[in-house]
Amino acid sequence: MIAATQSNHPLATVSDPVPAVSAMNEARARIRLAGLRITKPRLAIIDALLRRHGPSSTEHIHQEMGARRCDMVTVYRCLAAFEQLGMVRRSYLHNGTCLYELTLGAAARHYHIVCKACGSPERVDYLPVKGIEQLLQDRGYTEVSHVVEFFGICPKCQPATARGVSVTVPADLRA
Amino acid sequence: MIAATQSNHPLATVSDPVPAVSAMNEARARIRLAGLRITKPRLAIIDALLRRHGPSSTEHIHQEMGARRCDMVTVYRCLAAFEQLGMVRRSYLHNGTCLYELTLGAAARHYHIVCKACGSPERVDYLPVKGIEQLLQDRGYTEVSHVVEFFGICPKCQPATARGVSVTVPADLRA
DNA sequence: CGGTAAATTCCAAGTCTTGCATGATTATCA
DNA sequence: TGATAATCATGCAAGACTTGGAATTTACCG
Ligand SMILES: [Mn+2]
Ligand SMILES: [Mn+2]
Ligand SMILES: [Zn+2]
Ligand SMILES: [Zn+2]
Repeated sequence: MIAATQSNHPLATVSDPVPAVSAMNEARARIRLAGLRITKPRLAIIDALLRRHGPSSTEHIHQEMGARRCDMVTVYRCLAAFEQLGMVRRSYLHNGTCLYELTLGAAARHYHIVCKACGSPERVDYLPVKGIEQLLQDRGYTEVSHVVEFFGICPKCQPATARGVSVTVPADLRA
Repeated sequence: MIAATQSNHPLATVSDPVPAVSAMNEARARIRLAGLRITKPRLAIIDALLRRHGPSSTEHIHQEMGARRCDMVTVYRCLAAFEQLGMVRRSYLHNGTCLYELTLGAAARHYHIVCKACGSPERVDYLPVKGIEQLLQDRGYTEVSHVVEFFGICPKCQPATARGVSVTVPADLRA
C-alpha cells in the first residue's frame, strides 16, 4: 500500500516481557533454520525491535539502529523476510502504512487498536479467527494468513471539550 | 501504504445483486445527506464501481470511467470520501495496495480472501468482530472501525505440479 | 443568473517496491 | 584451519502509489 505518506506518527510503546538475550538467540536460530544468512543488518534490525518493545515503524527502526544503520530498502526486505518466518507481525495504520512487531518466545497471538490521530497501538486480545483459515484451506487456498486491525481515536487524542472526564487507558495492556 | 507497485493484478470479479439504478439513487442521496456535492467525477466513479461488480483497484476504476475519466487524484479523494460515508469499503492486498467495493443496499457485512499471487478477491462471510468494537468504546476509543483480511494462494495460482487435482472455486460466492 | 463555498486539477513530495550490479556469508574442500 | 566458489543479501536507482497544497473550475443556493 502502499504509499500512505507524509505521516510521522509518534508511536507510544510500552514494556515487553521477552528476556532479551535469549530472544536474540532464538532469532538467529530461526533465521538459520530457514536457510537464510545471519547478516549485520538483520541482527541490527532485530536488536532495534527488541529495544523498542512494541510495534514500530520502519522509520523508527531505522533510527534505532544508530551507527549500524543500513539502507531503508534493506529494512523493508529484512522485515518482509522475518514476517515470512513468523518472527515479525505487522499492524496496519489507518492510512495503510505499517508497524512491525517481534513475535518471539511463546507470545500469544493478539491484535491491536491503532489510533487514527496519533498512531499509537494498543493491545487487543481477541482470537476469533481460528478455524476460518482451515475453512479457507478446504476451499483450496494455501499459505493462508490473516490480518485483523482495529482503528479509533484514543482517549488522549479526543477533543477535551467532547467529554469532561477522560477514561484512563489500562496500562497493563502492552502493545 | 503504501506503494506496492508494478503489480497489475488481473482482478476476477463476479456478479452483484444490486438493482443498479436504485443503487445510483441511493448513492446520490447519501452524498447529499452528508452535505457533499454531486459532481460528474463522483457519479462516474460510482457508475464504474457498479459496472465492475466487486472489489476494484483505482486503476481499473479509472479505466472503467472511459470518456468521463478524471484525474487520478480525484479518484483517490472521492473514494476516501465515499469510505467515510460508509458507501465504500476497501480490501487490502497482501502488498498493501487497496481494492474498493461499493456497499449500498442492505448488503451484509462480509470480508474477503485475496490471492497473494493474482490479487483476485473472494467473498468470506464471517462476522465474529461484533461486540469487540463496543468493548473498545468502553475503553475510551471513539470512531471505532476494523479491518479483517485473509490472504492465501488461490487454487488457480498453485503450481500444477503440487496437487494433481485442483479444487474448483465455488462460483456462488461473489467477491 | 451571479455569488460563495466546495471540489477538481495540476504539480510536487514522500513512501514503498522492484531490477540489477556489487558485496558479504556460508559451504566445500584441501 | 584457510582458501575458493556458490549463493544469498545489500545498495543504488528507477518506478509506482498515495497524499498535500495552490489555483482554477464547478455545484448549489438564493
Ligand atoms: Mn503487540
Ligand atoms: Mn465483496
Ligand atoms: Zn491517539
Ligand atoms: Zn490467484
